[in-house]
Formats: sequence, structure tokens, C-alpha cells
Amino acid sequence: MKRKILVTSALPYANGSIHLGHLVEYIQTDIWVRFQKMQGHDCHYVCADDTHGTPIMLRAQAEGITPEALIERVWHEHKADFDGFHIEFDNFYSTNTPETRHYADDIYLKLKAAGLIEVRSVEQYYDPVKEMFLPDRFIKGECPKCHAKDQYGDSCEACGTTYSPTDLIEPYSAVSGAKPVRKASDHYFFRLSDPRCRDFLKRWIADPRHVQPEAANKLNEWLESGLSDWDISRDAPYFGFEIPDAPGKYYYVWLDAPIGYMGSFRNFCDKLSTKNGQPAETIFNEYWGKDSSTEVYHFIGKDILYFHALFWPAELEHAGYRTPTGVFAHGFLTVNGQKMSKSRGTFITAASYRKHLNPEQLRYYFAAKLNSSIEDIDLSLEDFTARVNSDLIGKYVNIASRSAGFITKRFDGKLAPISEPALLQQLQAAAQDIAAQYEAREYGKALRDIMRLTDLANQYVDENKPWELAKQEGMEARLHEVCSASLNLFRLLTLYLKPVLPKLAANVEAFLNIPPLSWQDAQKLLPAGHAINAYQHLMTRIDPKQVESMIEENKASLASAPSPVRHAEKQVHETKAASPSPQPSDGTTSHSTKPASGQVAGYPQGGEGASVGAVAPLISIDDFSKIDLRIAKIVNAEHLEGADKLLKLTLDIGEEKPRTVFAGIKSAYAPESLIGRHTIMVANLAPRKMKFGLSEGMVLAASGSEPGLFILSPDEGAKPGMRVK
RNA sequence: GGGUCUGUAGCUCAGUUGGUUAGAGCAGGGGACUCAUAAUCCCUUGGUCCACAGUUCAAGUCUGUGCAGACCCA
Repeated sequence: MKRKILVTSALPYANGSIHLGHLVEYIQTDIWVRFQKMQGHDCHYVCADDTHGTPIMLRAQAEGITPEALIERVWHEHKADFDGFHIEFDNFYSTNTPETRHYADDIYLKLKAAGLIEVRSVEQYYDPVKEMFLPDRFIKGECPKCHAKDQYGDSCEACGTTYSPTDLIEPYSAVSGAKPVRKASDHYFFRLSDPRCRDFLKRWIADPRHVQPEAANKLNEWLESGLSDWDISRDAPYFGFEIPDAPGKYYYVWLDAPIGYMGSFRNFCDKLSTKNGQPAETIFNEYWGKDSSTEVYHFIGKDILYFHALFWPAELEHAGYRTPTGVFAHGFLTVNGQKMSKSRGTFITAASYRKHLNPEQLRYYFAAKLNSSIEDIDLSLEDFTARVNSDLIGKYVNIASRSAGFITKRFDGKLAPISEPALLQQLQAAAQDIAAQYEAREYGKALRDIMRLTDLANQYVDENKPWELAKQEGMEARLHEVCSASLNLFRLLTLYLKPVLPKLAANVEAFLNIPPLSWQDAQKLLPAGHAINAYQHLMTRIDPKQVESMIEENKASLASAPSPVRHAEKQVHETKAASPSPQPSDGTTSHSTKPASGQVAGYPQGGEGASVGAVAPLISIDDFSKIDLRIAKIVNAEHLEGADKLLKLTLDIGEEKPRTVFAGIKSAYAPESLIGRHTIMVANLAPRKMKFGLSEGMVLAASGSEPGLFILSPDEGAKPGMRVK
């Protein structure tokens, strides 16, 4: 039976670049969608940029452009990244569109008519300089619990406590630095606490088709602890949609973001409509109408489960729409077993990956790790290299590569009939199980099965030794059959891998001279006499150097892109660069946000400006503790060709590899005099790419207005790696 | 602080409702082969299943308590 399926991925926020963490989700979804399409189902995959909210507004201001211009530019960046990774949306749209506004208003008004919208006065922090209410993440101050300074308004990074911004001690605006004042304003709430919502959600979550079991546990915990009403409005100035009956009030991004799925789909319906003549409204209602028999699935990250499995179904239910068939949450991505880190160079953007590596190889690796649970998945770069090379090139591509030559050279590119189809039948019979794995989002299992079959194909070639047959008189027919059989095996393997490797599969289809493979084609074979094209190499191995240079590049370009986020204010802890905050708040701040003269310790200040008198503003012990100072042994020091101020130092601080640091101390020290001595370095300074290479820290030195430059030495007994504090 | 999830060979991961001697791929060791953009094939060395306690004829699997990590607390 032909199914009708609508699939979404979470909307990327238009305030940053797509990175590998985002791609886990888009790749997971895209594989599922491609699989459904290969099954012959009507499957539509829609997405959009999530474009509203304070961070977008402020960033556009900081760049001196309109929010519309900003989101337009980001849309194109995102689209290029998705195309590059073969994420094939049927529609990639924006939330800042008439369609999304229409459904936002519609849902809002229906919820209001149902008595589920309530207005309450809320006292919030207000920035009197900027004349705006401040989202939690744009207020900073001292943690009420542990008294760490410069903590965000919703939680403390030092002790992990969560609180409300009004609990902060000595709060200040991260936008203007001004002291915020408390000010009351009317806000619109969705009454999630209403028994109608609670009862509905209880039933909805109990159906195991709707959410995964781990997610259901979590949701039940929330339900049992009692749901609070949800503030869906924000005050002007705000970039978003004004609420129709509330001038000066705007929908909060989290209200219109999921509605963006509907907006994007409605826009897609218009396109479908011009193709098949059906009214767009009819198509839309077929998927979103109350009693729809079609399927709607949302793929999301585990961080936004609350929004998609509580607010969203409750909103839809009470606004008279259908609710999702399933909400599938996945885990987060770690790289080399740790959170993605800018200083380790593992905060990798889609664009950076594409520059160095083949996107399909990442699709394969992610697929090999993905399952239907919400567990995190790890990108181990060594394992990635080994696995892709071994599975895809060594095993899979090898089958075509070792058989095609004989067919082309000896048999004019034409295939023979197969008289011993046992192995082929075995592969054909696997189609059903593999399909079930894809359907269940158990891609790791599917690929393990496929690789087992790939091993069998290589064993088949080994047992039948075409290279020997080729040398024997009268064995032409046998040679022809063996190579034809292995190309048929290769075709079946390609079919099974196609949801994961669409581009490669297209190249194979061209090579085998066949129309695009669908799942049903697994039950057919290439007929005798079928002519193939000459083999061209399908995929090259990953050279570990490609991975290294990608990591190095990411270490070096820390400053450039603002940290990407998935969704709006909720994850703004990753978007410091978006706010014009004068206070870089963590250790990952790059050099380039500071005056260039601060790059290297002791770099001559050009004479005049270097005042020794004025002491810098006070900092807290917490500020100081962010600086990781270490005893370093200078294991090597050398001149640099073409550098008149810099020396190249090699520093040992007890790590596996010594650090390279370029220090502006050439005027004061001869390299030979430095080798072997101990000094003090900043070990957690973001690496900086310089003309001569990457500088991985800085050494400390004293200088004043008169000439002279003095590096520091610890007392006898200090060992490399000891922390200075 | 409360909660959800995770912890199995050097690495990345499988292990259905508790049931023989805990598996795979990669890496390592040995051999074969040469068709293949050095790929393949055969053989093989690796494990106190995070720790402790408990339930049971039987625990990687169930229960409790720790330890470590990720995430959520609107």
C-alpha cells in the first residue's frame, strides 16, 4: 500500500552556520526519507530556517543590516551546506513568510477561542539604554548560589544551578552593559496546565508509536511534576510576527518555529498544486486535517523534546489539527568522545568539512552509528577514517573495481547469464530485513548486515578467481559469468546503500547503465547481454592528513563564524558572538576580538601607548582562574626567516606533543640562550594562525615604556606542566 | 538539588523475554593471493561485561547503592 508521509527535521536557527552536530539529524532524516521514496511511498520532506527572535534582531543591528537581509544571506549559506551533504528537502523555506504567519495566527486564535490563552502581567528585566526587555540569556550577573560572576540569567555555568534572572545579584545587560530595571508587561500564555492539555498529553504519550520509550519516561516525569503555562509572547522591539489582537506583542520564536513546518509544507503544496492540479488547500488538509489518515513525523534532537512532544501536540490538538504520528529524538554528537570544542578544532562546520572531505563518507559513518534511541553518537576521527576506508573502498567499491575490467576488456561490456544464482538469491532475500531496519531507524544494524553481504561478495570473487580463469584456455564463459555475477552482487549492495550514499549510487547507476534503483529492483537482476559503461573509480580513500588539516583549520579560524545554534534563545549559550557583548565570557575567545598587539607576550607596543601606570579594571578570582598558566620548558628556540620580531619556541608542558608558540622576543633574546630554561605560558589561549604557522599559546614577558623585555622564570624545582595560580 | 540516558576487547560498537564456552568490524600477529586507485581471502592473540552488594538453579542482562560521562529541569 502506498503511504503518504510528511517528514520534518528541526528548523536550524538563522543565526549561525550548520555544523556536524546539526548534520546528524539532517542525515538521519534524509536517509529515512530517501528510503521511503525508494519504497515507492509519497514522502515529502520539508524544513525551513527559523528566523525570528532577539538574537537575530541584535545580530542584524550589529552588522548594520536589516534582519530580512541577514536571514536571506543565512538561508543561502544553509541551503548550500544541505545541498553539499545531499540533504534533499522537497521544500526548504523560512518562518518569516506569509504562510507561517497565517498558521501562527490561525492556531493562536483557535487556542484563544478554546479558552487556552491567558494574559498575565509579568515583571521582567528591561534595558533602559537599549529600551527593550531582555531575554534571560542577555542578562548577566552574579550567581545567587555560588557567587560566580558574569553568569547568564537562567543558569550558572560554574555550579549548574538554574534560577530566574531576577535572582541574579548585580545584574547587567549583556547588550548594553546597563543596569536593567524591573518592569511589568502583559504576556500571553498558553495554558498547558489546563486539565484538557494534561489529559490529552497523558494519552498521547502512552501510545508507543508517538515517542521512544526513553522519551516517554522523561515526558511522564514532566507531566507528573505538573505542566506550567507557557509564555508565548515577547515585547517590541522584536523580530517576528505581531500578535493580531495585541499591538506591540510578538509571538515568541518557539510558537512559530514548529508552525514553520506547516508554513513550509503549505508553500510546497502550492508547488505540488501547479503540477497535479489539485487545490493546494486540499493537499494541505490531507496531511494536517483533524482526521488525517496520512503520517507526519518530526525528527528532532533530544534537547527540544519538551517543545515537540508536549507543547506542539497540545497546540495542534486544541487548534483542531492532527497531531504527529511520531516524534523521533536523537542524541547529540561528540567528537573523539568529547563535546565539540573550538579549541580542540572539533567544532566543525559543514562548510569546513566539505572543503576537506567527502560528505557521503560522513553520511556513511553517521549511519553506521545511528539507531532508534536517543543516545549520543561519537565521531571518532580515527575510527571514521579506518571504517570508511575499509568498508566503502576496501570492501564495497572493490567489488566493482575488480570485476568490471574483465567485462569491458574481454566481453565488450556485455553481461552473461548466471547459472548459479545461490549467492545472488541470498542477497536478494536480505532486502526485506534491511528495509525493516531502515524503517525502524536502525541504520547501524542495516549497514552491519550490508557489510556482511559485502564480505560474502568478496569471498565469492576470491573463491572463483577470475584472474586465473582469465589465463586459462576455454574458460571464457566461466570468467564471464563470475564477473557478471559479482557486478550483480554489486548492484544489489548499491541498492541497499542508496539511502545513505545517494550520489555514489547515481554514479553506479550511470556505470551500470541502469535507471535509478528502487527497492523493488532488488528482486530483479541485470539481464544477460546488458551493456555496462567503463568503470571509473567511485570513491577514494580518506588520507588522515585531510582530517588533520580540517582540524587545524578549525583551530585556526575560531574567530570567524559566530557559534551556531539549533534553536533560538533556548541554546543561546552557544551564541556569544552574536551579541555585541563587550565581555567575552569563556576561554574560547579568540585573539582577534582583542587588539592585535595583545597576540604575543612582550610584543613591543610601539612605544607610546604602553603605559605602565594605569592598572586594568578589577576582575574576580573566577575571571583569573579562566587563564590556565603553566610552567613550560623551552625545548627549542629558533629564528624565523622573514620575521623581525618573532622567535619560534617549542614548549613542553607535559603534553604528548610539545607546543609551538611564536613569541615577539627576538629583540631581547638569542634563541640559544633560551633552550632548556623554564618559563610560564598561557596554555588555554585559543590557537592563532600566523604567517609562520599556528601559535598554540603565549609566553609571558614584562615590558615597560623604556626598551627592554623580560621573560619570566619559576624558582628552582618547578616542573613542566605545573599550573601557576 | 531532582530526573532521563550511557558505561561490554587497544578503538568503534552488537548482545532479543536472565539460559551452554560473551560476539562483530577495525587495529595487532601469522599465512595465501595479485583481478582490484594495496584493495581481498584464510587462520589467530585480546575481555574481573565500571565497582560493590543482592534476587536466582543460572546475571553482561533483574534490584539496590556508589563511581564516571552526556543531556533535561519549561
